[in-house]
Amino acid sequence: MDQGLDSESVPPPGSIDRSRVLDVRPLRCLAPQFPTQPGMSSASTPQSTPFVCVPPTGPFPTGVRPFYPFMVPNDSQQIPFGAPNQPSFGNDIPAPVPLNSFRTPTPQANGGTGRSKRASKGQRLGSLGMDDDSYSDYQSDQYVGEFGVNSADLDDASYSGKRKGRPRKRRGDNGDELDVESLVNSFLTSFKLREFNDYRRANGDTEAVDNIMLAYDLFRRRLTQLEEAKDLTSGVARRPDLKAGALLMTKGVRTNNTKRIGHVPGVEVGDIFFFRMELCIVGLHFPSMAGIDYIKTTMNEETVAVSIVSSGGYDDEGEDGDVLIYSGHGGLKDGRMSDQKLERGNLALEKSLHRANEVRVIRGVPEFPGATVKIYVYDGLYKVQESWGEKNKSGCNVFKYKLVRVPGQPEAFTLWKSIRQWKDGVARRPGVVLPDLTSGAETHPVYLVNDVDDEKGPAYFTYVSSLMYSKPFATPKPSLGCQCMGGCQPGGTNCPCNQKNGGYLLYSSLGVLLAHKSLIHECGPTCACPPNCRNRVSQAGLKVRLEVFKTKNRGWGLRSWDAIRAGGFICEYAGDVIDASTTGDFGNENEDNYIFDATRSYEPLVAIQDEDDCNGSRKIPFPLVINAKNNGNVARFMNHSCSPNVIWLPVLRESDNNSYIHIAFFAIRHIPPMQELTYDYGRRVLQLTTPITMNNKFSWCLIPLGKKTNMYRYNTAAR
DNA sequence: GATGCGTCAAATAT
DNA sequence: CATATTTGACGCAT
Repeated sequence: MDQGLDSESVPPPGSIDRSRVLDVRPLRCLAPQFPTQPGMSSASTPQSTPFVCVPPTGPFPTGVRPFYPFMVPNDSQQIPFGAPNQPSFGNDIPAPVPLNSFRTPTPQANGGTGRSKRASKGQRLGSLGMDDDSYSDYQSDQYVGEFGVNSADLDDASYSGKRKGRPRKRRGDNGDELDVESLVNSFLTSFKLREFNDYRRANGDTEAVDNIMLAYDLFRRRLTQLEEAKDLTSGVARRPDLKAGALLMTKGVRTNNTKRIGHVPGVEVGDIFFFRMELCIVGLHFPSMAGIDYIKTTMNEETVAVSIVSSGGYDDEGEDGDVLIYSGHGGLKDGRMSDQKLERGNLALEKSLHRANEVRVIRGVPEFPGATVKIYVYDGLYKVQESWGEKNKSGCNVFKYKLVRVPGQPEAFTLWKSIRQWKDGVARRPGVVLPDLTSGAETHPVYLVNDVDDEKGPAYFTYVSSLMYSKPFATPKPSLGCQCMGGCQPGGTNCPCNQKNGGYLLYSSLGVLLAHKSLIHECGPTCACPPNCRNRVSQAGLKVRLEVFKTKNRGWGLRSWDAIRAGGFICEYAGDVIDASTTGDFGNENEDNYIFDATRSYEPLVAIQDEDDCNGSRKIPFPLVINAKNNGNVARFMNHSCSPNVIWLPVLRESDNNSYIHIAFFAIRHIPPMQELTYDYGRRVLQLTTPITMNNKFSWCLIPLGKKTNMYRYNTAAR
């Protein structure tokens, strides 16, 4: 397991600075292991792409594209989004233009802007009677910029021109507006979102979609946090979801902003969304409220539907998961029913029936039974097969459309239905080896599942739900706990725990991490607050139903039956705390497989830069090493990924003169059910930018040091 | 025809 | 639970 990577996978000699190459050990095969969703094709997984290891701050060998997913590089080296090293875009990226010049499409001959027209799987045109060229022209040319300016030079007024004529109603203070305005500006700057160029705004890819989603979510959570703190008493129902979306849209932070028929690049079947605004900013479904989105065909001014959201507002239904009976919209006014009219979306769906074009379907499902919160699941492409009119209960005409799912797409909504049945006990989860791996140690049972081979389970270990300390961890700055008898509150500025977290409560009411810090201070034994305090998220046990499952090619892995919101807490890393100073190299490799070493170089994901975070103290060494070989929890099964959906953060729990440090895992994006949970084991490697997939899905990559991986070797089951 | 402005419908999240 | 909320289409005026 220790033969060098150098001989076979390193790019041409001389192209990298060997002195900067870190210790890289190969995985079983040199290709990274990417998690694949069940049923998803893994065809885009790179097979044998060479890797080179580079420090995060460079220098970067030729052909290597550095990319900071919302992370500010340590040095001052500026790497604008899409500028120097982007092979697929070249150097002729059109300059951005203000949003209001996007209003009306101006189809015209392509003047040879030199942009590559990448074929998109979303452009299914035949059924519309347009040929590819005319459609491409329509798509690209309406965004040809008139100004040769960089977006960074545009002041905000240029982007918010639309607002000038009709200033938004806002009750109360103007200071509020200014705060948010400067907040969004600093946010955009530190996240380099001002460089989000026009091409990417019009044509998304996985990276763009991921980034936009992350930006939206972090910004929304930050707004939530600030509003909560500011406005503790009034409790006025604000809408941070709408506000965050509106602000980002105004600033041009969006992608796929051209409506299209078919798939939207960068959005996969099965992807989940928690807010309608999210559908909007990634280009999946534009209207912020309406359920039917449609476009006008250039040929003859007809409209066709491009996407629908089925939210259950009307009584939509379907015979099975691949059929949807969708009600037309309208006919509802001030609580009064009237006949629906064949106009707008209804008309568009009717036309889509005749033209048989693909319609994206987004299913709104309640987060749990009876929940008011809906999760929007992208269920892929459907075609309208039938339409008819019906009288509803009030005796008014309602349009009905029968949509049938285009075959051959990955499972999405049907998977939700299956999971629902497993939970309800209506159906049995196939392949269950053990109904509860934890023997009751957690709040929810954790299934052990193998539907791949005969292996009966991982090597024996004792399930523990937290850390086993032999001695407390001494902090340099001992501090006292809080006195928040009723639990820490968002606006509690006197709360010492809040103060340590930068003045805010770090968790939302749902237990979602609101900002990313290098270190989370949670309440601990010496705090007066109750165990259900909002600032004790990592102590409250599992929030989601997890299962440990046998992967196809890397041992056991971890995934969730529940959807997990970005920022949601998953679990901590439990095990025996071992003394890093005495163990040296942590014993043999067998042990290493379950070692979590927090002392390794670690670059946290930094959201909005707080004062305490930008003073260069981001790299805090954490002298914590955990061995989960003998004692451990679900976290020991989490595999590494180069495009992880989970990160770990150190959590300090206050106690008298000592503090206990724990490792907590949080989702960094919305994670659909049954998608493997993975995090970055902590070694930074940049992948050479050989274009592998059309949407350049894996443009950077991290692979582990070789320690603490549970992916490659398994003893036969001892039970 | 192109542009600008006001009105309207849609359904949600708190 | 009531309701403030946003986007884009549409219609009309210039």
